[in-house]
Amino acid sequence: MLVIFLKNIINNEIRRIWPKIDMPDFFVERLELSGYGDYYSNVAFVVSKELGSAPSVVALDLAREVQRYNCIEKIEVADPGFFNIYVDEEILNGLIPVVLAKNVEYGSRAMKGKRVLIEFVSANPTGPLHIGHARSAFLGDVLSRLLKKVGYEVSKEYYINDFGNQVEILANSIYKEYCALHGVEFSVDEEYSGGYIKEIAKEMAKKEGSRWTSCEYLPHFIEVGVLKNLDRIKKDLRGMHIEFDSWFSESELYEKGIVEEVMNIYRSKNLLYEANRSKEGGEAIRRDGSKSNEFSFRKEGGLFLQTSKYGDVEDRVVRRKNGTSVYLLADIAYHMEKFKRGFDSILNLWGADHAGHVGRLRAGIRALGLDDSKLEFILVQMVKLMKEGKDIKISKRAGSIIELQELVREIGEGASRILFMHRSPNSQFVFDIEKMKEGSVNNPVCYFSYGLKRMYALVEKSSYNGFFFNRSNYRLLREERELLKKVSIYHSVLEVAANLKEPHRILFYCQDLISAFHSYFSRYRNNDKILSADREKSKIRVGLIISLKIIVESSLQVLGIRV
RNA sequence: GCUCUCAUAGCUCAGAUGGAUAGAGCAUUGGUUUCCUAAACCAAGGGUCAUAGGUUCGAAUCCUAUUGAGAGCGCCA
Repeated sequence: MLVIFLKNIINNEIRRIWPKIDMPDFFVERLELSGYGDYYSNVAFVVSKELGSAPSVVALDLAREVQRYNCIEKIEVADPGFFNIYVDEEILNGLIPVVLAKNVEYGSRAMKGKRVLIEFVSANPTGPLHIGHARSAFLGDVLSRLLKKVGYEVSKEYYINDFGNQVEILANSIYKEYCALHGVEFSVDEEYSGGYIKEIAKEMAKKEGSRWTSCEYLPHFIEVGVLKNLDRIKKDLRGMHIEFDSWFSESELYEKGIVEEVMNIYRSKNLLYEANRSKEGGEAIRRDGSKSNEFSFRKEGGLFLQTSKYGDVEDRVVRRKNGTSVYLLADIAYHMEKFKRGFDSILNLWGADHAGHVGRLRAGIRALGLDDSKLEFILVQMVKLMKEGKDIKISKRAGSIIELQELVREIGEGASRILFMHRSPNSQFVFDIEKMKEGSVNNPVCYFSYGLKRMYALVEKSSYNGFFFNRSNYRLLREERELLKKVSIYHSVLEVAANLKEPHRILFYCQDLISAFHSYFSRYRNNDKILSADREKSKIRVGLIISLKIIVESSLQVLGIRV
């Protein structure tokens, strides 16, 4: 807020002094205790490029004018053109009543009238959520909260892959166990193993007897298997306070004819051709272990879409020779459906292992004549699991998964959120299970809640009556100035985090704020008490502490952390 | 072979838009509590920002090359 205010002042003066230049894109940011002032701007560097004169000259010219504002104590210009702003104390004090008035709504922006669809998790309904899904789950949830906070209308969606090979493997895996329970042998090529498969089989055997051992079982087992896993996923998510607005089923895309609609559009645009191999693909060099080599026997030719015309590296098959559709086609249909619903922005949180899929989906969307700039992908890097220094592989087939719910139960939801929100989405993540357990002893949530507890204690002890006035002769302490400066950048922190889709910035900010408070508290608790008989002093200080409390609570709300 | 992501303290990680002395937590060492209670604070040590060039007033950040790590290069979803 204050930062924006300062920016506006500088903007005004630039327009007055150099009316002819284009409004430059500069920033104002808070400075740590450094002897260089309260805020710093790069404005002189940017403007000097525009004017062709030296930054220090520009800075001095600008400083002379900006200095005249009451809220500016002084401007210092340092070589080669740093523009250092010292603000008047009144302006910092003035933040307190604003924060108090807005309470936890502080930092929220008015609705922008923009609708965002965010799709995340979307784990296949072939097993429970595991640690590999955690990052996408928490990131998506927090991002939704953040986008809402800064004024977007947000819809959260989960895409259910309830069609095709994977769910057939699921059904067969359950069926195998089901048959075994009735003493019938049934063998499968690929299967999922794990307790949950046996449980579903057991339940079906109990409820439905042996009637499926000798008839067409597949559709029924797919249906039940998907349903059971989905129930479980929904329950786990709810347990972590992650709620979705909609659940979109892949098989409905077929049932409702949306896939066919896409095919018709392509057909009418003459973008399809029958072939054994992609025209552009040629003989791509693949590494030996490439799955493309491994599965080359499955390439039998079919109907290709000319995605290479729309930015993809090669054309892609969309319908196999046997007439069945490929996953990509359904995904294009799904995204066309998203576009139809009229969102201004369509966000997809995908695992980095789907990175290769982005280009062809984009191409497919462009081929439909849709504006793919509305489509944004956030690729979440994989989590590398370690235990006692050794790698662990997550595999549903081998049944070696660590359930997400297990983690949350073990260390708590708040700590889990912090764990996954404590790094930027595109950093690789080494997750050591032993260390995680150590971490639970030293739980960062405690740091937050203890900070809040101290704030509450102070407020309760004071005779704060909900009434605040900022006229006062009290001079802020250095620490109090710094705290208020931190308060002043809350809006920018939210804005940057939202723009870059990097909510971890809020966590770091919040942690920094609390740490500064703890430091302040410890320093003055014994001598020169924070609360004293000096009513004016106490009043300002209580106001400051309530402001901090509000910002911490607001940040935690965005992060979905309950303390 | 090609594409994407990444490499910062002993460990786990922050450092958007190039800015002043590169930060935090954990770990290590030492210190601090007559309740606004220490789940905290203070202090110290710890760095060739992977390497080598380049761009410029100025680079952890941008460009090029090299090395190393992860992911992808399926008519699986």
